[in-house]
Amino acid sequence: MAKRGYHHGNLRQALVEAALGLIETKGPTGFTLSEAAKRAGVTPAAVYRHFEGREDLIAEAARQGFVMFADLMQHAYEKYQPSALAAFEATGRAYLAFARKHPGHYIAMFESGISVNRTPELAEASARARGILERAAAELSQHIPADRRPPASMFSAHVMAMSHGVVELFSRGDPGAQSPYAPEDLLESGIGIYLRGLGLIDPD
Amino acid sequence: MAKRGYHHGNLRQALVEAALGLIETKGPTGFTLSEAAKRAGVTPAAVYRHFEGREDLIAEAARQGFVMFADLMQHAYEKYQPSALAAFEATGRAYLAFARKHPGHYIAMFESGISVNRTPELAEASARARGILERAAAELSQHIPADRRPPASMFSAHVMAMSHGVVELFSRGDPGAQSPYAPEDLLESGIGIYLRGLGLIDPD
DNA sequence: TGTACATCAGTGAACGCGCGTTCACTGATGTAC
DNA sequence: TGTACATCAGTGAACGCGCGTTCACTGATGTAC
Repeated sequence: MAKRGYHHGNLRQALVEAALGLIETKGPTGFTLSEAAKRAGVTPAAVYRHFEGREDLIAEAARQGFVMFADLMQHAYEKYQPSALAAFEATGRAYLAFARKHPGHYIAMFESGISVNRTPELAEASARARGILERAAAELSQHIPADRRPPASMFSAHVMAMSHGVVELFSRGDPGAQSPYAPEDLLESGIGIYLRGLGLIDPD
Repeated sequence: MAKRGYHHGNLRQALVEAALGLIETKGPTGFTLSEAAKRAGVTPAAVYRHFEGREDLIAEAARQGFVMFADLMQHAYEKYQPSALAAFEATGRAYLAFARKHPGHYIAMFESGISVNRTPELAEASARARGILERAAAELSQHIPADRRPPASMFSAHVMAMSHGVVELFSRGDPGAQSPYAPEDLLESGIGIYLRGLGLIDPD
């Protein structure tokens, strides 16, 4: 995988990683194709051998993010089966862990402004990630009496919203805008209260 | 307020409004000082009579946003007093209404990447907005038995997170990433379930 | 009311910059014989 | 094993562009007398 002289070896992936590094440190705006190329030790023009242009490069970074994201949530979900509740909570924790561990990917996915429908591959990866959360929610909602059970997609939308909100408002750089709580605690307690509201956790 | 020949009359505010329009239609990245100037019918250099530069202009747009935001929430809050519950819920609805009605301001406030501590005025406006939500939360939390009462700031952080998440994920352009629910319904039901989890609403 | 003058909000030209993208090219790689 | 050759990943120069910012200036406004 090392560069071997004139030909790079794996420039495509090197460019994606350079882009992720830039996005992570400088925000979605700070990323430029030219600087990503420079970081990969290559002329800007070389990028066009592997991507259609700047946007296409970001889209690939986002796609890889969604793939990892889905894998991570899936893994967390399976690990805590067959307890629907434990599996669901693990999936939620995996969400935040991903955002924390892979901020470049997370930003490319949710803050770069690229549409999830930009390419079929990106759309598919994103749909898969969403599907996993929705499945976990659907399974868990079986434990709610049918007459007061909200649709699983609404259920999972609530959880996604709170997770994303915690990431954006409390897990990001901007100091001073922070709360005194660790994002993990904030999310865990928030989801806990929410699940209690659904009657899925005892009011201890 | 109309432009009267050589001198503009109220260029400062015209620039803020031009900036907001640009941010709204083109996203935080799409905004440029030069185009805002052009929209206001003025040379880019004229901007420097009123702002230190590009960032300073965005900061002022954000500041005005926080002021409106705080006013709106305060008004909603007062209107539904003395019922702590109704006042709190109204405040939450005001959050979403603001994001919907003033997307340019919202983006300048939360997505433009400027730090809330960039200027004292901005920090103050932001703190005031946050304070109102926190006060509503504190008041409402009086109705929770002391031994299971979460800190009011955690409480309000949860609500802010869910509100912001709903705005970002479900109330924005990107079609295909949308859920089948109206953002308003999503937020209202989500907060409802959350409040039930706190024992503030009867499990009807 | 009329005039002289200070103020200062705007102009317009210029700057250096880095951007994304294109193009004809070059030279390393790997394959066919 | 050695040579001829096709492939194609990279180069490097060039482009036009719009950006944010600066500067000396100009001319409209409003005030003092």
